[in-house]
Amino acid sequence: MTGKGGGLRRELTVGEVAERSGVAVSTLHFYESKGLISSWRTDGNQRRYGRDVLRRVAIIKVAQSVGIGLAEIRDALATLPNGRTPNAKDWARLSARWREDLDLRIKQLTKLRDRLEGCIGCGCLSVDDCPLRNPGDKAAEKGSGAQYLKPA
Amino acid sequence: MTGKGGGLRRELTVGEVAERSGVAVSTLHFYESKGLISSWRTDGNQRRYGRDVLRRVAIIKVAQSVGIGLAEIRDALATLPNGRTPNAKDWARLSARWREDLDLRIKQLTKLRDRLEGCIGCGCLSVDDCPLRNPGDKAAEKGSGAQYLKPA
DNA sequence: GATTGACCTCAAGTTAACTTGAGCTTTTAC
DNA sequence: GTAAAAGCTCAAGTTAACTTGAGGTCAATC
Repeated sequence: MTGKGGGLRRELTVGEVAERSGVAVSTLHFYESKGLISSWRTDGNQRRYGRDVLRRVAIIKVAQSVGIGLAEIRDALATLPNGRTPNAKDWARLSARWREDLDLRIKQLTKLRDRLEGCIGCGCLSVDDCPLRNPGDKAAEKGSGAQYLKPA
Repeated sequence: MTGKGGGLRRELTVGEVAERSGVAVSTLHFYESKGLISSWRTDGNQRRYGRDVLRRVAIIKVAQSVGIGLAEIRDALATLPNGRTPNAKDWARLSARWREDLDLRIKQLTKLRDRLEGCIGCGCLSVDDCPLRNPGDKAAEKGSGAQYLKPA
């Protein structure tokens, strides 16, 4: 192998990871500081990553796009075998964990869409009938903060 | 009418709006500073709100829960007739505007859920087959940032 | 062997969406 | 008529998720 630019290497520099994963170098530093990814150092104190970091970053991005926060992602990734390449069962566990969130969110959004249709959409002004309008008004008597949807 | 605590009044103080809408007083100040709601002042410089503010706040909350930012909400609310109580057509326009967003987001999340099943879930490691894994790795040759989903 | 590009660290800045606090005025209640 | 509750303004703080910048090191290249 002629050093760099050749075939597959198992080690990646931070720049390479950045390019291949599509996130900025500073973001990788940041993720590392938050414990979402890890690396080892060369003699010259530069970071080196294993190939699985690409997978991790991809998963971070996917999870984020679903609305999952970095802290939760970190906790989930932390359940993966430390230092070793995760197997199918490991990934399945992750997937299951988030799938529930995802299903729930989809359900909520769908419900919301229907309410949007029926409430904002119809322009109904009845205080007692409109589920969108009601919670805020009922609070006047009940004296508790309105609950709109309260994301689980 | 014995002043406060009686039947329906059309004017609401900031505290009343806060209680009935379930948001903090400071939040109402904040929304006003951002142009999402408006009020007039008494001689003593205190805010007074029309009843429709409850509706507005409810809508703000609903829109937020869908992931719409305050700036976009402000713009949408700004299309409502200024100062006058909006009619059914006005609300319908709002609803239509956000319904698209909502449909899109639901679609994306659903797609994502399926991918999650098929990719993270199966634990597949094939660089070429896995849509979750691939974009990041392909970038090595293509030299462009990876596109995961690129929310429209 | 020196220049240039990739890295490193650490602090500070950024945006969104609010909250908290200080210091002061107005209303409401006894 | 006075004291407590509710308001007001304005500045600064908070969290998430990063980015930017300063100042200095490492490494690949001509």
